[in-house]
Amino acid sequence: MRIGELSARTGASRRSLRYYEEQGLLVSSRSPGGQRHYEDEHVQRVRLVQAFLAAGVPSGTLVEMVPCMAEPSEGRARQALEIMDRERARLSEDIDGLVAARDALDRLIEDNRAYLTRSADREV
Amino acid sequence: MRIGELSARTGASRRSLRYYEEQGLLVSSRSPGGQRHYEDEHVQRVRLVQAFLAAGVPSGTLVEMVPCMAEPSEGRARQALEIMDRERARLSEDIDGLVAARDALDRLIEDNRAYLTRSADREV
DNA sequence: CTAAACGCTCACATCGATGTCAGGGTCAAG
DNA sequence: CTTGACCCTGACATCGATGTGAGCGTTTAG
Repeated sequence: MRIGELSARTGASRRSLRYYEEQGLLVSSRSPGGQRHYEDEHVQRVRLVQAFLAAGVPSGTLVEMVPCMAEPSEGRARQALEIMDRERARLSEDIDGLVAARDALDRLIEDNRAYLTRSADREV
Repeated sequence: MRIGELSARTGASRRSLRYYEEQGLLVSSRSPGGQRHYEDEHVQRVRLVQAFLAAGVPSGTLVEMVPCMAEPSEGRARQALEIMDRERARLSEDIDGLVAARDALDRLIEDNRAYLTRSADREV
C-alpha cells in the first residue's frame, strides 16, 4: 500500500508517517518513481509508535527500543532492555502523577458539589 | 515571602510563578516597590497548579477550574463542574493510554528477555 | 495521451511551559 | 550611602510532533 492508505488505516497523517521514517521508526520500500510502499505489518508498527508517542516516549528513545523489537541483535538486546526498563519506570511515574492529579480533581469536584448542595438547601 | 522563597519551597522556577500569575492561576500582593509577596497558603496553590500542569491540563482550562475552588461563586460553580467532569474524563483516558503503552512495553520487554534467554541457552 | 488523484521534498509555522538575557529597580545589613 | 542579594518587565529562544503550502513528479483510469 502507499502512504495514503497507511495513513487512513492508522489515523496517522502522511506528514507524521514521513516523520516516523525520518526518525528511523518506520521503514519503507520505494517504487521506481520514489513513492513509499508498505506491507500490512507496518500498520501494527505504526500503531505501536503512535501509542508510545502519545504516552510521551520521545522518538529518540523509541529509536533505541522499537527497532530492537523487529530485529533483536545479540549485543543490543541487553542495552535495549536497560532502556526499556528505564522507560517503563518513567511511564509508571507518569501514571502515578496523572492518578494523583485525578484524585486532586476529585476532591475539587467533591468540594464544589458540596457547595452546590448547600446552596440548594438554603433555597429550600 | 517573596518569589524566591516560594520558588524554593515549591520547586517551580521564578519564571514559572510569574507565568502562573500572568495566566490568572496565582495572585500576589505587591510591596510598595512592586515586588510580589505571598502567604503560606500559596505554597499549596502552586503545588496544585504544578500537579495539574504536569498532568497535561492546559493552563486555560485550569483558569476555569482552580479559581472556582478558591471562591466558588453561585453561578460559575455549575459551569465549573462541567469542565471538571470533562477534564476528569480526559485524564482517565490519558491514564488508560499510558497503561496501554506500558502493557505494550511489557510485552516488548518479555520478548526481548525471551530472546536473551534463548541466546544464553545456546551458549551452554 | 491526458487528467485526476496521489506522492515527493523542502521549509516555515504552531503550541505551551519554561529558559535565558538585558537593562534597571528594591531591600536589608553594614 | 553603599553593596550584594533579590526582584521587576519585556523579549526572544527552546523542544517535539505535527500542520501547511509551494513547486513539482508519479500513477492510474479513461
